[in-house]
Amino acid sequence: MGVRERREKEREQRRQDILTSARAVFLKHGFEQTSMDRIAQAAELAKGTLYLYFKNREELLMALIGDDFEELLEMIEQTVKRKEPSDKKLLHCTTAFYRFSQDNQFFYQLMTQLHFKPECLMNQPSTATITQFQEQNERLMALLSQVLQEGVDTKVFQLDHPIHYVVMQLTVAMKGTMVVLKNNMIPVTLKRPSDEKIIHDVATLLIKGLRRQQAQ
Amino acid sequence: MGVRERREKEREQRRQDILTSARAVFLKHGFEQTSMDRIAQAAELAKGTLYLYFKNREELLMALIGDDFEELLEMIEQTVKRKEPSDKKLLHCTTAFYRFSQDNQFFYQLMTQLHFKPECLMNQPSTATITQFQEQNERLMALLSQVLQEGVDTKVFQLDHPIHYVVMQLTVAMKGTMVVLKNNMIPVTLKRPSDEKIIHDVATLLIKGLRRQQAQ
DNA sequence: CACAAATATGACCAATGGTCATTTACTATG
DNA sequence: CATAGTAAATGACCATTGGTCATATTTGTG
Repeated sequence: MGVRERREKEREQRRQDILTSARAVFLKHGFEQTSMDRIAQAAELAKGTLYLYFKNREELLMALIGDDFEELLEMIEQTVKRKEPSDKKLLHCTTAFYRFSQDNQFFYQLMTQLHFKPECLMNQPSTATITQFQEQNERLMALLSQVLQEGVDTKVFQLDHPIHYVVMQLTVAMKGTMVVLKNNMIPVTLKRPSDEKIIHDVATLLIKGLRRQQAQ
Repeated sequence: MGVRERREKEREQRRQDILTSARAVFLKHGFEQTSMDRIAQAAELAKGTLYLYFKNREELLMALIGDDFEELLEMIEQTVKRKEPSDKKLLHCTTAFYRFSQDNQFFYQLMTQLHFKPECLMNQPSTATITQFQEQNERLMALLSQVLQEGVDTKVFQLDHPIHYVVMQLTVAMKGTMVVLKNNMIPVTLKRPSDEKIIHDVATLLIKGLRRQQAQ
């Protein structure tokens, strides 16, 4: 059945084409101005067609993130491999994440805009896209866990909770920090330092909290 | 000119009535389901009328938050007044904030949904609502600054940055944490502890980072 | 009463995410 | 080649949204 096979390939190709077009639209017009219709237009397809390849907008966005997430993971992997004190390593992971987000603005925006509604994670039989995203997320968590474990082993860190829980704490706090800054969710009258500096300092503060305290 | 005066009062009254109605709608139908039209309906007014009292949806939401924010501020003031070590005080402020948000769900939701677009803070001559909100925010920051200052004075904390900057760090991180948790912006496959516990622990971690380290 | 100013109205607009009956392109079979 | 059947694409259509504005109503004043 060479036909079925070819069909599948073509289908996958179309999917990729749509993603490519979507990416271009995002880069050109920003998150706010990117409607499904616009994406369809850019892909030279009808809007309805998009829904043959993606369940809804959210899934399209998620799929769009996939490749970038992969790239990010590789960067973090590099960072983790380096020979450095664990606390520095952790900080570097954070800044790597931020830098990457800066360089890939639409990734950043999507990342901070995606909301995982219960339906998205529970109800459905979990599409490939969602599965992929979750897997990538788990890999990220695993990498961070590794750094923390090293830190504990080398007596740099002393954790009050299981490693996985601490990873979650860090992730939530850092991602939250980014979201708040990026979306101006705090009214700052006075001018503030760059987002990068703030994020760096918040990460430093958190990491300081992980550090082994000298016996008093 | 008793007329002008009365007119103003009536106008203010209408505004309040609208807010009351809006609040009811929010409580009954949740954030997602509360459109301007619905609010208008609840207030027994036409949609257009709302725009005579509020510049746009955002301002209405902000105004809605005002009273609650006031209440929260009083709670935090109480907390700050207590005689306690500064670190505990700070932690209590955080949990107070979270608890309050829980008890006033729509406040919470609005709080975490409001985005301060540049136009909102810069362009306009800053409506009374925005001013109020900013003032309240500054009071909150001032209270936290006070706690930090106490902590520094009593040698509980040792800050690496100016107090105001640290306050911002804490605020951004904690608010971010709440936003991420509330909006499920992190895909958690495994079940996690309650949001309250996570928030408590993140706060603890941050505060630990502020604590004076024993000279090694 | 007549005029003017403040208020209120709701039809209307442009966008948006999403649907679905219909059409089009392609392929296996007689 | 013709025909039936299937997969893919379409775009008109829908409901909903925030927001506008010409028109109508109410109110106060001379």
